[in-house]
Amino acid sequence: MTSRSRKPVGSREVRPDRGIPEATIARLPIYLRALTGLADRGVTSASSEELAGAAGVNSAKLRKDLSYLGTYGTRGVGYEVSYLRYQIAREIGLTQDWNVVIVGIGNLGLALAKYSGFASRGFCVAALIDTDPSRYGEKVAGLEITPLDQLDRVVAECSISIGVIATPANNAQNVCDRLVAAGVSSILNFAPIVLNVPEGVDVRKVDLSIELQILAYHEQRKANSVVDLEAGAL
Amino acid sequence: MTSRSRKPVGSREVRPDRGIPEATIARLPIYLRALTGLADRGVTSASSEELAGAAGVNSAKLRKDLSYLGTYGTRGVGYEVSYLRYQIAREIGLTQDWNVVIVGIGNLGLALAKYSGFASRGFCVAALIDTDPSRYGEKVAGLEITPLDQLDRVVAECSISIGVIATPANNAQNVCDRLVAAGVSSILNFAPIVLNVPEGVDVRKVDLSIELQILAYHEQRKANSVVDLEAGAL
DNA sequence: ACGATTTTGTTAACGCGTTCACAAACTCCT
DNA sequence: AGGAGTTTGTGAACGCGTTAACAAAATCGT
Ligand SMILES: NC(=O)c1ccc[n+]([C@@H]2O[C@H](COP(=O)([O-])OP(=O)(O)OC[C@H]3O[C@@H](n4cnc5c(N)ncnc54)[C@H](O)[C@@H]3O)[C@@H](O)[C@H]2O)c1
Ligand SMILES: NC(=O)c1ccc[n+]([C@@H]2O[C@H](COP(=O)([O-])OP(=O)(O)OC[C@H]3O[C@@H](n4cnc5c(N)ncnc54)[C@H](O)[C@@H]3O)[C@@H](O)[C@H]2O)c1
Repeated sequence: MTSRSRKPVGSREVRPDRGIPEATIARLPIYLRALTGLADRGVTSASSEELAGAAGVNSAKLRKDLSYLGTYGTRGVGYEVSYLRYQIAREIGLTQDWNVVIVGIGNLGLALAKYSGFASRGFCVAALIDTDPSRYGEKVAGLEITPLDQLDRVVAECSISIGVIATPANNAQNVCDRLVAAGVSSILNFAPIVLNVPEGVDVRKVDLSIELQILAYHEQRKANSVVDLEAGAL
Repeated sequence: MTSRSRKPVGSREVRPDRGIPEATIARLPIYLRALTGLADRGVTSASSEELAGAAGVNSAKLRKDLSYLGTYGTRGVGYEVSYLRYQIAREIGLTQDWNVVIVGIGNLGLALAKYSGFASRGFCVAALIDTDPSRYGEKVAGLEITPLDQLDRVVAECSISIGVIATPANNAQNVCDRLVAAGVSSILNFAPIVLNVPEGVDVRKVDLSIELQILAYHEQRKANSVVDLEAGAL
């Protein structure tokens, strides 16, 4: 598998790294998970077809995606699970752990804080922030809830680069501004608003109402097409 | 072959409704939210530029998106907020309320069950399902937690067409199968696995670890480019 | 040693989504 | 009424992502 055609690692040549499409990036974590699943079941090698099946995509897309990273497979054989897994993890940046701060420890923030699944995927919840004085000092999953005005200190001390916003929508922009001011440059936003951030800061939003509304649209169409069929049958 | 050739039209393709691109569908809820925000602030009319600003997209895209629904604006004037809002809501299927069942009332399921924001966006959490006998009958937000084996009855009685899966990953496919068997045809999945569903069933997944990993990738690239710059400056 | 078989890596075609740019349609002012 | 100004709706160009298809490279059997 590790034939002689390695990579010109270290050399500052035409960076193969430069142009990984965003759509591919978004699928790499899925491949990573599929590979982890295979590894857990003792599988050591897999073809693009098998991997694609486990990831829920077609094999042409999977191969194309992997080709942006390098040539980590062996023709006629497939991919070595653990090797490919490492390469993808490295590409995503999961050879290090990332520290995360959660701001807003209400219903949702609490669930996130208690969730054990982040740690195994390279993320460490390092701080919990709220503005409700009655909650200061309360311990959740071994971490104390800390006042918002200590955000700067906490972000610096824990080397936090990722922030999660789980406050009500009306505070979210303010919280976002403070996160950015504290040095956070990646934000995962659960509040249902459009955040404004300066250049260089990445925002991803998770909006559950939107997901439900998209489902509702298709649900309605399904219902209508049934009506159409019945009407057409008359 | 693009030129004037409209569509393969085929049988009876008169419906303007038929061909709304998926990407547009995914943005309609954002426009809806922006319109609601404007309406709340007493704004009765808005240009595509204003609306686009509130929605975080550019105005050309917004106009194109709206053009798939119909011609609801007035040239030289803009869009009437309440009228457009109604038209979008109708298109998405929000003139009716949709009943939702949440399966798996743990950390996350609990947060979802308690969330008050769904009701105002056309969704009614109508049932809570778990398999932990010690939780049966427990009330959350006015609803009793119900055993999984009553899923069929509950789905039928409450006319539920949307299911939310918030169980551990190892049970999620089983839960999914049971939801489908019970008649649910739209599923929002929080478990980190790829669900297999029959034709006609829509699945959307919300995967927080993936979101964080995408952020981590960009974070790493930002860090690397700083290193590159410093190295280049020598 | 070599042809048959498998499966990757990649090129080229295709399709979808975004953006540009402008005629058409409206309001307002004189 | 008519001209100036505004803003929509949309055709066309463009770019990105997906898919199909196949040559290249590996293994296997004889
Ligand atoms: N709970 C859900 O399932 C759910 C679903 C979809 C979206 N959301 C969104 O997620 C966000 C949180 O929802 P929730 O149900 O957890 O709300 P919540 O009201 O239960 O919790 C909000 C928490 O944020 C804290 N807070 C308020 N202002 C703050 C500030 N400026 N800085 C730090 N903390 C602050 C509050 O003290 C509270 O603890 C909301 O924007 C909501 O719309 C939640
Ligand atoms: N909590 C989070 O913030 C978070 C974040 C990302 C992903 N997730 C995913 O969401 C899912 C739920 O996470 P959680 O933290 O709430 O887990 P949890 O363990 O707190 O809750 C799971 C609940 O599901 C119930 N359950 C188990 N099997 C069931 C079945 N067959 N039918 C019905 N109910 C069943 C359990 O009794 C429990 O109440 C998991 O798949 C997790 O990976 C959670």
